[in-house]
Amino acid sequence: MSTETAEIERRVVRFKEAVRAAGVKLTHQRLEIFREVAASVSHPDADSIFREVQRRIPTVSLDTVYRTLWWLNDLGLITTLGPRRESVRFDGNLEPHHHYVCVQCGLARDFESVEFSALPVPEAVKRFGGVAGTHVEVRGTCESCLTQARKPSRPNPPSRKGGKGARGARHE
Amino acid sequence: MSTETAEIERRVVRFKEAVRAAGVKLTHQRLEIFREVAASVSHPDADSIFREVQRRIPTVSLDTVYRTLWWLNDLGLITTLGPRRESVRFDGNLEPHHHYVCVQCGLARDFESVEFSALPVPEAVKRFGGVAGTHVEVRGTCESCLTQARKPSRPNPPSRKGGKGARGARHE
DNA sequence: CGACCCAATCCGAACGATTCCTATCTGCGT
DNA sequence: ACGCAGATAGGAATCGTTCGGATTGGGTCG
Repeated sequence: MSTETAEIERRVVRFKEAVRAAGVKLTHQRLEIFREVAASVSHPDADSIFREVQRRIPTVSLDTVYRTLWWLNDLGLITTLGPRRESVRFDGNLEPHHHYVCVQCGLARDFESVEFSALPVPEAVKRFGGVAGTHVEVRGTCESCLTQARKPSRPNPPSRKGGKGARGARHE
Repeated sequence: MSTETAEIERRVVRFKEAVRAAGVKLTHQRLEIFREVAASVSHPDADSIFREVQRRIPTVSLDTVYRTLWWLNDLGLITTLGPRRESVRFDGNLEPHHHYVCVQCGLARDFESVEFSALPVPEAVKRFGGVAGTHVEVRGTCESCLTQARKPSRPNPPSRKGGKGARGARHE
């Protein structure tokens, strides 16, 4: 299943403009990778995109797909479903509740809200299948990260993985 | 930061009852692992739990932590933050929208809802930090999986990883 | 109370997803 | 057309997670 052609082209145009505006190179692989995401309605993972793009550019590397996807994400041209992957996290709170998640460091906190929990699911959604529950995720930047961002030089280590030193504060 | 002692004990009691009711073994490591999750408010990952439990049971293996966490999850005594992890998935739709996600196969679909998008964030949440946006995830079992579950013998392959054969339908 | 059985544990190896390293290539400004 | 900063390919390395096999220990029955 895919997005309508007109919408795809609209997205591609916006993409080209953004690339030009950002003053970065427009390569064949970047365009094809973007087109693949823009055309899909299924929220594919990197490997699915890789295999599709590979049909048109047999030599693309999986690494390029990953690099390009995150690059597109940073440019604000696509987003991810859920946060940047880290490890699975567990929750001992069985009461109905929702989450606040810091997009910088990954901190997560519960909160309750009768309004949120009582949300009526739109009719259109029921056509997709059965509904078991609704979960609201509020995204933002936590106090700690905001403070960090203000005072020293750099914004804050995005709690990703790699960095050799800077083992600092994992999401507490 | 941790949950109040009274609440923790309440959870531990419920845990022990559930274990007895399920007729499975109650081991030292299972209790400690559960206690760790129940006591934490930070939604820790498996490794954090492992390191904490290790301070009390030096020989626990990471494997046991994982096995026990999923077991607790299956028993309904804890939950996970977000769905069972697979790979990161990308989204080319930049309009404000929400998601329907099938808990069986991982299928994901967009939907729009002015009500959902206009949700006022509770005051209490703002104390955690800045708010960038609100995203609603409706979970359920999609039509396809419901159909599968009805007709043949088995329910449906949970699209996890392992299985050698059954390469069947990835989330389309 | 002790033996037994099967499930649970341990631990190292295997795996899948993602990222890193680096030699090579290419878009694009001049 | 030329050159170079930045991009790519591809294989090796990493990280989180799971598997396989041997061992241990709950819980039950005698």
